[in-house]
Amino acid sequence: MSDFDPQMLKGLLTLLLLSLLAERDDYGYSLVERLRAGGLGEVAEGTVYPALARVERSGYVATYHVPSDRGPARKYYRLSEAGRDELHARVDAWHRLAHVVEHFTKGIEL
Amino acid sequence: MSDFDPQMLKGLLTLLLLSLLAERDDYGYSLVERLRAGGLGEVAEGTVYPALARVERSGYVATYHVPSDRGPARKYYRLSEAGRDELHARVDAWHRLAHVVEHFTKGIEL
DNA sequence: CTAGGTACATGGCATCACTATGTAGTCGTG
DNA sequence: CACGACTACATAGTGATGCCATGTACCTAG
Repeated sequence: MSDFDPQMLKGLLTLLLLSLLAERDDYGYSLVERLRAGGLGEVAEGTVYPALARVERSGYVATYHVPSDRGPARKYYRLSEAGRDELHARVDAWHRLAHVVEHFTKGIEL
Repeated sequence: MSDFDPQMLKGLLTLLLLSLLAERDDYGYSLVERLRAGGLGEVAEGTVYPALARVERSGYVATYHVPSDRGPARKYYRLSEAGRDELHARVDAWHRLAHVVEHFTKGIEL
């Protein structure tokens, strides 16, 4: 249903992943499903896995493996202190950006 | 002051430019100043001019030149019908996206 | 004549989402 | 047992777009 301009999503995916991980530890495949259920269109796995690799390289998450009885082992991600800081910074940046966009777009629908 | 993650801006610049042009016809250099005054950080001219070239190629604007007594001739942009439609579509997409992000970020404890 | 503001434009770079593809474990059904 | 479907992770190549640096040119002030 709701399918967005891919360019509008840039940078936001990291914010959304960190938000989901702030709620609870989770693994990639499950995060994809949560993103889709949350109203983000057809998020591809090929988008999410590299994004998770980036946040891991940045030190925003730690990882651990848990075997599954429904398939291969799951790679869980846990938000680190640095990740929590980054999340708050990005939420703040998002709100500031949203206000700016609101400022520019208010009053156009006359 | 407010400097944003360049990635978060992706795709939004077109929306902001169309919004400004919905208010009134304007030229590139002036649009850069209006964006800066509106709270968007240090937007580079090298970002805005290619963006304007894109919206022109897409048929969202028509252009005309007006001589200036303070410098070279100004290239004015006027929103077309297609541009107005595109603007409304992008504003709508933005609101839907903002709603989704809000959904994912609400409930983040401090 | 030089400096600085005005005004437009381009080229190379980096980031990041998308598509397509590959690997592999588990389960239900024929 | 073979097969397809679902689960689960990962990478390579491509494209869109914002950023920086740079170039051109006009005008006014000192």
